[in-house]
Amino acid sequence: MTDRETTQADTIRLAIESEIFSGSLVPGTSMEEGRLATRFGVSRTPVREAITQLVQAGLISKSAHRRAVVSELDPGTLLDLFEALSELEGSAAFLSTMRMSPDEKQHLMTIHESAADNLRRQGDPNDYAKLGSAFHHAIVRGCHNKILIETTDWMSLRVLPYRRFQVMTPGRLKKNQSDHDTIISAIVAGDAEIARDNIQRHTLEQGDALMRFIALNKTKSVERLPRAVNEEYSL
Amino acid sequence: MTDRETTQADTIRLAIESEIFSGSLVPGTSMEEGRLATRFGVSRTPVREAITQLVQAGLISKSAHRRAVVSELDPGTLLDLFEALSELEGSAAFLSTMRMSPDEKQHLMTIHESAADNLRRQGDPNDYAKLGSAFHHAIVRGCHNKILIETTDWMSLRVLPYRRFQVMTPGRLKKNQSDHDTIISAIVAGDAEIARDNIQRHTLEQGDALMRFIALNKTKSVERLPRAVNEEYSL
DNA sequence: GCCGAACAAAGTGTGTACACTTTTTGCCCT
DNA sequence: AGGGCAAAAAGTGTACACACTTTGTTCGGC
Repeated sequence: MTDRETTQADTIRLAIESEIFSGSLVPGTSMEEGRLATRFGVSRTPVREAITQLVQAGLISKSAHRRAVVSELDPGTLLDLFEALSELEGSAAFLSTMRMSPDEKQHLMTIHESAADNLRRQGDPNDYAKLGSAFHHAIVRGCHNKILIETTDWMSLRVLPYRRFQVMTPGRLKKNQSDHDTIISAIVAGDAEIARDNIQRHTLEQGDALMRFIALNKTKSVERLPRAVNEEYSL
Repeated sequence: MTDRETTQADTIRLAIESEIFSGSLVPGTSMEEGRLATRFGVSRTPVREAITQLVQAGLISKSAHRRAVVSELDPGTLLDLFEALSELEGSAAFLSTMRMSPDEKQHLMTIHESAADNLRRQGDPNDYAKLGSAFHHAIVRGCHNKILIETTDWMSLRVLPYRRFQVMTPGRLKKNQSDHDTIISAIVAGDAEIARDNIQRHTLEQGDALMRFIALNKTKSVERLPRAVNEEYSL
């Protein structure tokens, strides 16, 4: 049953990744190799390897002889990240408008309509969020450029740990849906420039909203939280 | 003399990196941990760590239980890379047009004029290439977006091992310079859209030319290719 | 009581050993 | 000869040991 293709380091990397995305590992948390090792029931070697990989992926940072720390993005960098992401998604949308196959366009529309439906019957906001991210992803994939897709995914990944702060007010949901409406019409109409501009602005606004929300809550809770909670990652 | 900040893994990573960029390590070469270890006079542990890092950087590829291989970009991926890079540089130029300080613009112009001068007096093509890359870099840095800069640099890096094939004919040099002319005028004039479109097309064309050249020479033995204008790219 | 220096504890970086996987070698069979 | 097939060799993944660095603690001076 041992998978010869999947090394333990991979398993552990995935596990840590998922803990970061799920929010159990809050940015700023420091991790110690030994504990992770015993927790996962392996030696420190594969743990170290997993950490190295995650460092390069940007999800955790580390310097020589210091503990690894779940990457913490200061507001400036977070803004840069969203700006870059919005540009990339813009480029992807531009290319996608001209390159998506009818099937891909159909798929995109299906996603969009499921989202609209979810909104109409006030379905699960989590489902809506999932559809939203599928929408973006479908557009990006449509550009048929591996590098662009990879890079966009990578940036989305780095933002992901912060997405969980996102508030989903009915107003925001509606705005989101109408944004998507505009984008998809542009793609269907074959107007690449419009598609680019709209998804670009849309993503940038999303980031803006998220940052504003984080900034608001920062002063209230997170910063004043007892340091013990954030500082050590104990089992 | 031992540097407490620089770990052996780092040293080795840098060494391998530089060998890849300098061309001593041709894409496709497979590397074996043990040999590298004895060559660098260390154990396999730091070598493995260096390799892991380079894998994440995209310069080396590796799968479980198989030897590490210097990444080889198939033509499709190389094209994707240039397309993505051109989009990113376009975005950067767009932002730079609005964000560069007078000092930065001045610096950019200085570079551009040095290049023009080099061209007029038929100076060293290596110097010209260096100025060209400085030109691009100055524009990208001008966007003041850390992530965008990092990502662009990363992509340029991945293309670097292939730049050594670039031929610098007088005609190409002249075209290059006039492209840069157009770009810089747009930036100075504050026309962000024009700046974006022009640098985007410019970089894409560069990539195209490079790929055409590689395709032509593919039939011949790759290792036998002239060690062209590439010293400047060593790190 | 507070600060800083010496010491102790904990943690990271690297060498080495060994199990398991892949690759190569060499043999047999046709 | 040439194409499998098995055993040997080579190579990778992981555990573990130990040196050196960082972090935490204690204790004496002010």
